[in-house]
Parts: sequence; C-alpha cells; structure tokens
Amino acid sequence: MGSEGHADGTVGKALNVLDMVASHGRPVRFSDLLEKSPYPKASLYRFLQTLTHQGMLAYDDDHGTYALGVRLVRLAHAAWAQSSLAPLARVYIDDLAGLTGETVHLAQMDLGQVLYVDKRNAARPVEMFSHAGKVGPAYCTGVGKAMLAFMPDAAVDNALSRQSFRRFTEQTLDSPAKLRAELAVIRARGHAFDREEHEPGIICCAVPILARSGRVLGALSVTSTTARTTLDALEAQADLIKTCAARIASEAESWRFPEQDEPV
Amino acid sequence: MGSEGHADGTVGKALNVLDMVASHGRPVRFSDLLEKSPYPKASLYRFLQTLTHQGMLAYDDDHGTYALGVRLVRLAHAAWAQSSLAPLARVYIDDLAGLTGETVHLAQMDLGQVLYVDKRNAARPVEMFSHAGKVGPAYCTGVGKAMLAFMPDAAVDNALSRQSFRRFTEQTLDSPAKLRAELAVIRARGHAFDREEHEPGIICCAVPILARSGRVLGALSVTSTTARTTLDALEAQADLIKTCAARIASEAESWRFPEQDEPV
DNA sequence: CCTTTAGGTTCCATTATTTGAAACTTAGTC
DNA sequence: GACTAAGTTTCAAATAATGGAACCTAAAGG
Repeated sequence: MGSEGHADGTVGKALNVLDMVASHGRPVRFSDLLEKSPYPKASLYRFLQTLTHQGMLAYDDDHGTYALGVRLVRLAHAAWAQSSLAPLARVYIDDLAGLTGETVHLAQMDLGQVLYVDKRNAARPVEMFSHAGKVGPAYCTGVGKAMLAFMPDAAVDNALSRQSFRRFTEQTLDSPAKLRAELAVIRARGHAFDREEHEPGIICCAVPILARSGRVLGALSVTSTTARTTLDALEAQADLIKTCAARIASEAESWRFPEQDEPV
Repeated sequence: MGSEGHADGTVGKALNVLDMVASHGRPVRFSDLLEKSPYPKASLYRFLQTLTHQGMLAYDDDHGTYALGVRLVRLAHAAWAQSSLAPLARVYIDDLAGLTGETVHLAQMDLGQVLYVDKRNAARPVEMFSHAGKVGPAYCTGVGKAMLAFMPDAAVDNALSRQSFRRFTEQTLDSPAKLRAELAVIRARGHAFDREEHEPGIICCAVPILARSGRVLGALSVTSTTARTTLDALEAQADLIKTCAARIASEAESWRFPEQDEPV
C-alpha cells in the first residue's frame, strides 16, 4: 500500500492513481480516494476522468465507484505473453507437475517482490488466473530466496531494503542478516527450501532459472505440505527441478518472438 | 486494431504508446515504434522513458527493445478480480462445463470487441491465462452477438462502427444490416448461435448475462465442433445456459459491480 | 584510419497542459 | 426549506510537454 515513489510527470501521477484504485481491492468512491491521495480534489478528479475515458478504470454510475478497467486485462494478456517466461515454460512445467505429482510455481522478481506468472496444481487443475499475477514476499518463499541467492549484490541490497521481514511463522527468517546467511547456503547448494517460513504446513524446494550470462530469469518450485511429504523427499527431486529450470533457460535463450498470430 | 482513439492529454498519449508496444506482439525497438508513432522522436523517447521507469514497460539492454512490463500483470490480476465477472462466476461455470462436457466461455464487451475473461475447457484443462484477456470480434461470435442483441441502441451503433465485418467463413455476417437482422432474432429468442461464422467447424450457443436493470453484464457460451455435435443439440442446452447466466447475474447484483460500457 | 550513417539521446526556447483554490451544483438530511 | 456532504466546473498562474535541431556513439564503408 502506501507506495508512491517519485511520480515522474503527469503520467506517473496518473499511474499512481491507478495503483491507488488497485490497492483498494474493491470499487472505491471518489472521496475515499481523495483521503489517501496526495493530489488536490480537482486534480484527482481529472485523473480519474482521464483514466476512465481511457478504459483503464471503469466507473459505476449506480454506486459512484471506480474500479480497474478491462483494458488492463487485455494489456496484461499481452504483457504475460511477451515478457514473462510462462508461455515458453509451459510444456516443461506440465512435465514437472506430471512427474512430481505436486504443485509447481513459476515466478519472476518484480521490485523486490515475487510475482507468480504460472502455476500447475496437480490436485485441482485450473484456478490459474487467480494465481498468475499474484505477488508474494521474496524473503520467505522458496522462489524468492532462490532468485535472491543468484542476483548481483546491488540488486539484492535493493530487494532486501523492500522486504518487511514480518514473521509469518516460527520459521520465518526475520532479519536481513539471517536471510543473507541463508542465501549463501542456497548459492552453494543450488536450490532453496521453504521450511514453512511463509505458511505453516507448506514446504517447497525451489531453484533459480539462470541465463547463460548468469542473469536470474526467474525461479521454479515444487510445493507440497508437511502432511504429504518431507523436505528430504522434496530435495530428492531437486535435480529434476534443476533439469527443468535448465530447459526453460535454454528455451529462453533461443526464444524468438512469434509473429503476431491469428486472434482467438 | 488500428488503435487510434483521440488521445486526451499526456496520459492518453502515453497509454497510446503502451498500446503500440502491446500490439507489436513482441519486444520492439525504438525506431520501429517511431515509424508507427504519431509522435516526434523526442516525445516518443520521453514517453518510453517514463513508462519504463514506471514499470509499465521493460527495457531489454541486450537487445535494445521494449516490452510490456510485469507491473501490468500485477495490475491485471487486480482488474480481473475486481472488475470482471470471472471470480463470482467461477463456480457456476464449473458446473456448466461439467454438465455439458463442452468448452464454456465467459466474455465481456470492451470497446466493441469481445473480451474473454474466463474459460473452461472440458477436454484440456488449464491453458487459461492464455485465453483470459484475449479479444475477438463481436459481430461473428456467439457471445458477441448475444451481448449486442441486448445492448441499448446507442451502444450498439457505437460497437457496430468498430466492427470490420471481415468474412472469416462462408457463414460470416458481413454487413451491419445482416447483423442487425440477426440481433432482432436473438433478442426475441433469448440466445445466439455461432454457425461457424468465425471459424469453420466451430459452433456455439450463447446467452447474455443481464442485470435486473437490463444492463448487459457479459455473455456465456457453450462451444463445440460440428464433428462432435449439432446446433440443435446445443440449443437443447440453451435453458441450462440461461439458468447459469441468471445465477451469475444474481450473484453480480448482490456484489458491487462497476459499469463498464459507455465508451466516448 | 578516417568518414559516413543510422539509431539513439539530450537541449532548450516555445507552447500547451496541468494545477488547485474557490465557486458551484447536486443529492441527501434534519 | 436551510444545512451538509459529495461531486463537478472554472480560470489565471504555474508547470510540464513539445519537437526541431544538435549531439552522441557504435558500427559500416572507403
């Protein structure tokens, strides 16, 4: 929430307003926004007008509320298709989910947060859009730690400065120092664990997806519950996950973006 | 496509640039954009800088290309969750897919185009994000015609002015007159068909999702192939689909739901 | 080794847009 | 019918956007 960095120019301010609507989570009234907003009434009003007219927001006449507009859904489809690993990783993830019989997550780093871009749930299929686009903390998730462990120092510093280090469970690493120690271990070992650090009973084994250059492209994890398996059993799958990650990385290197295809 | 609305203000122009990047379909170089752009070099440059700095675009240093940024994926998740029918329709769509054993689409109208917001594919599950966010023509799809048939005249006029009326198949209704005649029939009958008007072999039966006020919230369709079934067989399911649509509408009423039509 | 060229970036005086206090208009209350 | 809260419009002043041209920089050509 309270994010608002330096809104550069009018566009930045307008996008900031967009975020304010998004972060509210449900349709929001003008006056509610006005309270949270750093902008004067008239300015906020005009931003909302513009964004609505542009289809980025939708205004509900009956309730007098603003919500995010469908144009965003359309843009996001393109964003997901053209700038996430998900499309090219799909077949490999399917394989991995099939082989392990567990839930597989594909994530990327976004401003110090983990952004889930794809998911395969062996048990219940579908439910995907509900997870793609979702964000989580980097410091207490397997994918987050796997990516941090292989990022350049400057990027790690930046990312760590954005972590809350809130203690979700007994196991949560609740300080930069503890996390940095763990990252060293992960870098040496090549894979990360989530030892119920984010949610009780949820464990995972995660590996980074690395370009040949060493750049972190994303991370891949196999997730399960303590009721069903153990960390050791998950670690036994580590090589399998690494192989899958390597395939995705290799695919990403040679990726040529497809010509605009036929719609629908 | 030819996105050319009147860009109001700086924000509108910046969003137009965003669309230009999106419509290119793959990472695009500055000079490629410059050719398509109505803006002078320096202005385009600054828009790209701003959007990149804002996370709406991502710049690839290695290739010197711009692509849509992950911030959009995050925003879209929120948009989808708070302003589409999909979240509240999910359970009903699952039912319908189970009962019919066919592919079910949930769509909404967006600037004269059909925007698919959810999908259940009985045969192959998943593959969802790849369809949610996708757009299609309104004049030759079942969901598109179902919505048009129940929209107010002004909105229909507006939507029709945006249709290409390209002939995808022998059956495509290729003029406003033919379409308007069909819409009258659909309004009287309560459901629409796609008689292989968009893709050969693909047929569907679609119904609008209407608020109590009569406002069109979206549309629901059951899709199949001529190889597997017939229009008559699909029509036999019409009441089932209508019931499902009614349930979704009723669910939507009790939720605060933003209006999303009224372009320009 | 020295052009030339193309793709990209920056400058800066001019111009158009944004700004925001205040006035105004509803729609709802007491 | 006066009072209030919520939303909308106005307008001169302040600010940001504009875009032609100059400027880089790296690679291609002579």
